[in-house]
Amino acid sequence: MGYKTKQGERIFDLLIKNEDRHLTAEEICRFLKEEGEAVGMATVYRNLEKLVTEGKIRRYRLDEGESACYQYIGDGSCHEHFHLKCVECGGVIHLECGYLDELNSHLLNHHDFHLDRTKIVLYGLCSECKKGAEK
Amino acid sequence: MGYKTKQGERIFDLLIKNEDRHLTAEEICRFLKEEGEAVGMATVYRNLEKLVTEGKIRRYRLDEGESACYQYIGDGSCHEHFHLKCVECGGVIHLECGYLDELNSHLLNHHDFHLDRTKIVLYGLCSECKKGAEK
DNA sequence: TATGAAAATGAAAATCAATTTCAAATTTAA
DNA sequence: TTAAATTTGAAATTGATTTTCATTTTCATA
Repeated sequence: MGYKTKQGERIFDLLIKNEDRHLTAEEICRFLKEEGEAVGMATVYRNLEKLVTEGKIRRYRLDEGESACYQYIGDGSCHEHFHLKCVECGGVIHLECGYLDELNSHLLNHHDFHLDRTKIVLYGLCSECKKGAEK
Repeated sequence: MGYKTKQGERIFDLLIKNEDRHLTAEEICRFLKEEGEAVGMATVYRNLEKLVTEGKIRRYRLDEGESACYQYIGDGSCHEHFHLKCVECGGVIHLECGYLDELNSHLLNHHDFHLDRTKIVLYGLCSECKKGAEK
């Protein structure tokens, strides 16, 4: 790896183009093929790994057994982004919420832990499913 | 499944006995075999699944690609338990911290989301690795 | 204290995401 | 150029988990 390759650029471009979504490796592979720019699975995974390491994209897993998701981070400053996943309906809520700062401060001040804000996934019940559960 | 079975009880007992640790399915299988009470892998997984569903144990995955961990929850009241995983050294900090209440309140009041406190894993850098990274 | 239906077991096979292998293709540097 | 280094991708491999299915166990009731 190292500099830039045709395949690496296609993958990164696709992620930028889909900044507002998260894609799995399989989707990336499929989308590129549909665009007539097929890139092999192994190469997709290798490049995603590299982009994650470089901090250009985030990777997170929304649930056990599901494939990892990848998303472009952008300039970062405006992406206080984390995920709430409903264990009932499977829905994912994408949150941009300043409360992350408080959580971050608490962990830093009380537990000397430097939170990586890019891969937070919290599980629970969304309001709909909570209502349903109460019958 | 349904009531209680020899195998199911052995698995649950082992988890209770190891309340202060987290075990993988493979470890559970191995430990039971060492005790001369071998239980098949498939049965271990099936019973773990059942116990998780019943809310008697928690399951969480501490890192991509690693096996899931299982731990007895106990009476729950004293287990405000969550995990900080250092992405650098791989260390896991088990926290019993009342701050969880605040996080919970925030999510409830501002995002109408009912947090499941049993499977929180946050990623970041422990103080040691942070120091190291600053060189 | 049978008997049979329903549930549970476990070895082996299947699944599925992700990684590795390796020969071929491409890129880089001298 | 030309050789060395890097990257690619099809195919094989890995490793956790799930499924299959023939067999065993449990349990209600005859």
